[in-house]
Amino acid sequence: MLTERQLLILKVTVDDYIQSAQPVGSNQLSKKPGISYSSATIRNEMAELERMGFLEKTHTSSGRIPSEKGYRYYVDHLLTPRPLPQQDIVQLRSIFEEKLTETEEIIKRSAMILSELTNYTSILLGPDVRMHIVKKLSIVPLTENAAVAIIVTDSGHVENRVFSIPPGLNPSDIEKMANILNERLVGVSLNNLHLRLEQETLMILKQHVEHYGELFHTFRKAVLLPHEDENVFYGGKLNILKQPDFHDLQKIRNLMDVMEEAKHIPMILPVGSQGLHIRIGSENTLSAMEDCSVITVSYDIGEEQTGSIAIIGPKRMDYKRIVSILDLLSGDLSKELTRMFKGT
Amino acid sequence: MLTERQLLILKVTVDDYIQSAQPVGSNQLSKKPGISYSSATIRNEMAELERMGFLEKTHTSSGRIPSEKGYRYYVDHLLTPRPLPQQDIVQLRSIFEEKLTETEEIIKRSAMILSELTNYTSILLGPDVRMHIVKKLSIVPLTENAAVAIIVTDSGHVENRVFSIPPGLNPSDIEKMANILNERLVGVSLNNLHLRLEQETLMILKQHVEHYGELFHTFRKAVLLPHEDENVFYGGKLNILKQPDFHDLQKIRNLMDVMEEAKHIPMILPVGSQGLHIRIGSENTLSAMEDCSVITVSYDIGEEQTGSIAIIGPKRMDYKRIVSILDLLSGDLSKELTRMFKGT
DNA sequence: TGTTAGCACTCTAAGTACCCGAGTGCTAAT
DNA sequence: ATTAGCACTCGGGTACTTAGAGTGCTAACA
Repeated sequence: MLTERQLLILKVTVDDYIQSAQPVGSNQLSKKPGISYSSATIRNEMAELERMGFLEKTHTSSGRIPSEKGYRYYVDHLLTPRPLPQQDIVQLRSIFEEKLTETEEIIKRSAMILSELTNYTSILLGPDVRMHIVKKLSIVPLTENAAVAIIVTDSGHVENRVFSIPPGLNPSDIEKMANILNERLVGVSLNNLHLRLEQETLMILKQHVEHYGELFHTFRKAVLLPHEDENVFYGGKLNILKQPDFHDLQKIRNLMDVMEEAKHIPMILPVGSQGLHIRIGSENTLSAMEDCSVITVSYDIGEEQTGSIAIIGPKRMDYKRIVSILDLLSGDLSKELTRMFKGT
Repeated sequence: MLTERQLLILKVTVDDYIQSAQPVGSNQLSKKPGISYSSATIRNEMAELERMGFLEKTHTSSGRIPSEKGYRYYVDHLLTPRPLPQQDIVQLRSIFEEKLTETEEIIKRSAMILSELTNYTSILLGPDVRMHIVKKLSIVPLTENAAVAIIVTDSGHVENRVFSIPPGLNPSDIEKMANILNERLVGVSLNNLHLRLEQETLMILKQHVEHYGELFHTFRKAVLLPHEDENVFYGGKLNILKQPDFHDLQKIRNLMDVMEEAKHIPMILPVGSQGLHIRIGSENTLSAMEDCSVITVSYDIGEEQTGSIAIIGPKRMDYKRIVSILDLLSGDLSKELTRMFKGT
């Protein structure tokens, strides 16, 4: 159990280190406003805090820096979110100023503003496209042997894919197929599309369309594989280079690599979870991120769909500020996107 | 005028420096196969080459490195492109192995392979969308007051934009509008779209559609502003971090910043020009790139459309290799994309 | 008994001195 | 014209010193 004084010292130490990036010494601390103990007392307490694992030294006679456990305790118990300065609020709200008509545009813009505001890297995940519902489906022939399939969803998202047409196919067959697909697939979520395709739709096609076999096959292939990375938006990818915490080029490379690699995204942004989460250093599953902290938060669109936001910075991240910013933004985004989506 | 021996020494010096990234000394050079002069002779020649501005020293008693003028001369007169190793050819050709159906996919893949092959950063510009010709145009209503406009071009490219509908509009009006737009705009290039829209199409709309005013306005706005950065593809953005030439974090940041900023793209990739170009160091207009060399090449799709490829590396770039690679790729890309586009 | 002043000790960072080796320019011999 | 030889230069590594900030511990103090 920590005493009041220890709590105070831990908090001030972490705050100071977050701000200065320099190990904090007892002398330095004792001079801070709000601290009325001598450096000797603080030395004793810091030694104790180190014994308990909350602080660390970079070398035997250096000042202290927070350990991961220290950050964790700070984040869990000592974080008093202060209200955001008006200027930050204005900047955040500017996302919605120019009336953007597309979810994607708004998310892109959010990523940008977030990175500007925080000086860290932001990753935003749009709502899961697979939950979207087919509004319209069309097939536009391009040449003798290629056509483009277009799927419009209720959110205004448009998926399109070029696929090849078996040679010598009757153009009217394509039209017939498009009609049947529309009849059968409008109202279905992208998620369930392939199921529906294979079940009822195939049967009906068989009855009405010649050469349905090959046509169906290439179409199905085209529609099924999703553009998976299309839904991830970055802001301030280069902000890592601004952080004094990162100087090792090798590590920076690894980190940036990991962040861009689509396959790692689920590790960074836990897709299912609600609310705000903080992962500190080695709490991150990816070893390239062991020197980073990640704050994630989810937002809602309508009742069912959710997206998520992540801010990636050094462990010595300004947790207070970022939490406030993300709280505000996730609320605003939810409100705005839901409104847009519902079409009011 | 340079003597034979000076040419030889310049060439070997540049080659060696490109390979080793270390200043080249006279002793070192004299031991190279193909060099039969003593180090003293070479010293004299190098001093002469320095006086003429082809070589530089990093400090008074160091070996020589090529100056920009040196690289320029090397590139203009001493570049003997050697045939690519079989392995590289195989890797390049692998771009077309899996039958991708979309131009965009092929270009993306090219960017990736290029960066892997060269260890530099690649930027590929797709064919100018504005030259594409409208194949089909549709409007899909989403809610009471929003619809998505979709334009399919002859190349299979799909542009889509959500736009708002004035409240209380008759849905049949939208359909009418879509029909009229289709009648009038199919066959027009995206380039000329706004002209056509404003000239004839507006008149006809006026005659047939109620509330054409607001509807037309928002639609026009939506269709006109292009997604400009949509057509640029990167490979190996992080490869800069691999180059020993770049260690200054500040410079790296500047450079990466410039490369990603869409507005700088025209400065890097000269859109109009045909064939292969090399820009060395300060020959680049952007000051952030004064330590880089850029090799660009254009490729063709059909008879009219062109795209371009850029490889960005240190001035100490492996010009020989890159030129060979780009020569091969631009040819292949032209062939393949033209084939696809013509639909054979 | 909790707090603090004092002190010896430790370690980093910065500065200085030093040498080694690779390289140069120049001169004189071939 | 070429080259061997030599004095000189300079960067980079190693070793040593010093200043300053910080620590732990002990003993005095309220």
